[in-house]
Amino acid sequence: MTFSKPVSTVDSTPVKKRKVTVVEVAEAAGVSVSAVSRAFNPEASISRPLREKVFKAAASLNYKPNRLARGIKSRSSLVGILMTDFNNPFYLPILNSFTTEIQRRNCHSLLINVNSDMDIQEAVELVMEYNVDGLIITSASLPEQLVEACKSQDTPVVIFGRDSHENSVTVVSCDNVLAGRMAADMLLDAGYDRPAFVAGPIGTSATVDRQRGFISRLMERGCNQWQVVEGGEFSYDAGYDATLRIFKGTERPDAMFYADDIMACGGMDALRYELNVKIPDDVGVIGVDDIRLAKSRSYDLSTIRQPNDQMILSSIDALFQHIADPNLPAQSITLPCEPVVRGSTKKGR
Amino acid sequence: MTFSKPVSTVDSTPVKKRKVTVVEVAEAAGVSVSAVSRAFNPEASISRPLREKVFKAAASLNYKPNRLARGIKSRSSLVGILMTDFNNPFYLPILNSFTTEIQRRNCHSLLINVNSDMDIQEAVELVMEYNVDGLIITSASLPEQLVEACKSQDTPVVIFGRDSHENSVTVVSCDNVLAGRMAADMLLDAGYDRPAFVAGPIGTSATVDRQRGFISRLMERGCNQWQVVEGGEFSYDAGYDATLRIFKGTERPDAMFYADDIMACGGMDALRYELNVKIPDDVGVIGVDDIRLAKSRSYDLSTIRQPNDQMILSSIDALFQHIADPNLPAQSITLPCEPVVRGSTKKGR
DNA sequence: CTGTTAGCGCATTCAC
DNA sequence: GTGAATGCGCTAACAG
Repeated sequence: MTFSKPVSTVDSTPVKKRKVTVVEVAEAAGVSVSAVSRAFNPEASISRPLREKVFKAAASLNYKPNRLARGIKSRSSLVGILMTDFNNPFYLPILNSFTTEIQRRNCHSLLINVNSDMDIQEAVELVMEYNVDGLIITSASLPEQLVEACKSQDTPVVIFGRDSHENSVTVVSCDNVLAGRMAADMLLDAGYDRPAFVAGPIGTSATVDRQRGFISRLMERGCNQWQVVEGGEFSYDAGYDATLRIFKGTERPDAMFYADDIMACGGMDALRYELNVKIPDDVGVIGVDDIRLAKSRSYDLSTIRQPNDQMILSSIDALFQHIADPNLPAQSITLPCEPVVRGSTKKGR
Repeated sequence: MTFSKPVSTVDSTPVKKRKVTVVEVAEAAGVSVSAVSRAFNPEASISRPLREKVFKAAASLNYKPNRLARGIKSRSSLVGILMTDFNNPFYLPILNSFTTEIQRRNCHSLLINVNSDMDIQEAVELVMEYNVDGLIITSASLPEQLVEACKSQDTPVVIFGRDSHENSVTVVSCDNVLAGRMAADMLLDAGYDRPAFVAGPIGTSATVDRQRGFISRLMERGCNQWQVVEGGEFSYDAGYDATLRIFKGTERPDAMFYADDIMACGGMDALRYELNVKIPDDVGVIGVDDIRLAKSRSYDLSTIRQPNDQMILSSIDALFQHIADPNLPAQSITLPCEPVVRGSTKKGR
C-alpha cells in the first residue's frame, strides 16, 4: 500500500510551496470538487450556505484558483493589448484606463509590444496561444494588414483609435475627419490664412482622415494657400524636424496643424527656439489628442481633444459584449471630438 | 458504440474554430504525442529528423501550442509587471524596454495596474494565480509593505527602481544617495547657495535617499541654508504646487532640486510663468531621471540620469537567473547615475 | 442544488 | 531516442 501524495517529512523544508487545489479544499470542507469549482464561479448556481462553507475552508487553506488550469477549458480571463507607440506619452493614460477597466471586470492584461521588426500577423497569433478572451489593438500606426490578421481569428477584437472602412471588425475611434475640420475652423476663425498640415505615419487612418477633414474645410471656406508635409512618426523629434523643413521653404505658413500633440510640442519648440517665431502672433499651432503636456504652462497648446475615457469605455464594453456573445456583429463606434482653445492660437478677432 | 469526439457535419459551419492539438499533429506526422510535445520543447532530447517531421505536420495544420495548458504543469512563460505611476511619463519607455526584453526571452508580460484603492498584497497574490514565472515590480511609490508581500511568495521577484535594506528580495536601482550628492555638487558648483529640495511620495526610498544624499553633501560643503518641502506624488502638478508654496514663504531659495523630472518640469513652469523668476539666473533647477521631456527645448532641464537600459537589463537578467535556479540568493544591484548639465542651471563660474 | 466522472492540451514519468 | 500511460487543476456534462 503506497501513498502517491508526498508525505510531509519531519524536516519541513519548503522544497516548493505546494499549491492548494480544489481537491484539498473539497476534503477540508467536506464537499465535492465541483462544489468548490462552482463556489469560485460567480455565474454558477450554488446555494449560499454551501458557497460560504467552501469559502471558509478555502480561506483557511489559503487556496487560490489556478487561472491557467481554468483557462484551458473555459475563459482565460486574459485580455491581450497590442501596442506599438511606446514613445508617445498619449498612450500611458490609455494603458492606465484599459488595464483598470479590464481588472474591474476581473480579467487581466497581457501586454504585447509589437516591435517594428516583428510581424503583426505573428503578434496576433502569439497572443492567441494564451487563449485570450479578447484582444485590444491600441495603436494608430499599425498598418491595415492588422485588420486581416484579426479577421482570421475567432476571438473578439476591438481596434482602438483608428477608423476602418472594413466593417468586419469592431473599431472605436473619434471622428478624425471632424477633428480636421475643427482645426481648420479654429485657425481660420483666429485669423490665420496660410496653414500647413504636418502628417503622421503614412497609411495611418487617423492622420489621413485629419488631413482630409482639414483640407476640405479650408477649401470650403475659401482658403487655398495651404500646404502639407510628411511628418514621420508621432514624436517630438518628428514634429520638430518637419517644422524646420517646412520653414526652409519659400512659402512660410502662418499656422501649423500637427497630426498629434506630441508632434505639435516638438513643432512649437522648433518655432520658438530655432526659428524665432512668436506663437501665437506670427504662427498659430494646433495639435490633436489633448495629452497632459498640452495644458502645461510651457506649451499651452490649442488642440482637438479626443474623448479618451469614453472611447476606452466603449471599447471595453464592446469587447466584453462580444466575449459574452461571439455572434454579435462587429460595430463601428465613432465618437465626437472637441476643440480646446489655449494660448497657441490667437483669440478669435 | 459511441464517439465522444464531435463528428464533422456535412454543413461545416465553423461553430467554434477547432483548436489543433498535439494529438492531431501526432496523427498527421505518424508519431506519438510525446514526440510532438518534445519537438516543441527546446530543451527536450529528440532527433533532428523527427523534430522536422513534426514541425512540417504542425505547420501544415497551423498548429500552435496552447500556452495555458503548458503552463499548468511547467513554466507559464508569463512574467508579471506590477505598476502604479501611470501618470509619470518616465514609465512608458520603461514599459517598452521591459516588454521587449521579456518577449525576447519568449515570454510575455502580464501588466497589473495596482490602483491606489487595491491592496498590494492582493495584487501580488492575484498575479500568482496565473502561475507567473517571475514578477517585476516597477514603481517607486509602492510602500515597504510590498516587500513583505513578495517574500511570502516562492516566485522570483525583482523590484525595480527602489532600494531596500531588506536583503531578502532582489532589488535593482540606481544609487539615489549618489544622485542627491551629484545634485548638490551641480548646484553649488554653479554658484547657487540657498537650495530647496522638493520631495516625492513619502516613504519612498528613492526620494528619501535622494534627499539624504543631497542634504549631507550640502552640509559637507558648508552650505547650511537649505530647505525641504513635501512634494506629494511624482507629477507635474505636484511640482508646480510645491514650488508656489515654497515661494510664498519668506526664505526664497535660489535653486530647486526636485525628486524627479516631471516634478521639475511642473516646478519650472511655476517659476517662469507664475512667479516670473528667470531660470537659470535667478533660480537653478535640477531633476532626476532624464525623461524625454527633459531634453526638449522648452525645459532643457539639468538632471541626474538614471541608467535605465542597464537597470532594466540587470533586472531581467537577475529575474531569469532566479527563474532558472530558484535557489540563487537575492541580490541587490545598485548602478551609478550620471549628471547631465543643461540650461536650467548656470554654467559653472 | 449537489456529487460523480470524464476530459481540456500538454509534459512527463516509465518502459522499450 | 522514442512511445504508452498517467496526471496537472479545473470545468462541464450528466445523474441524482
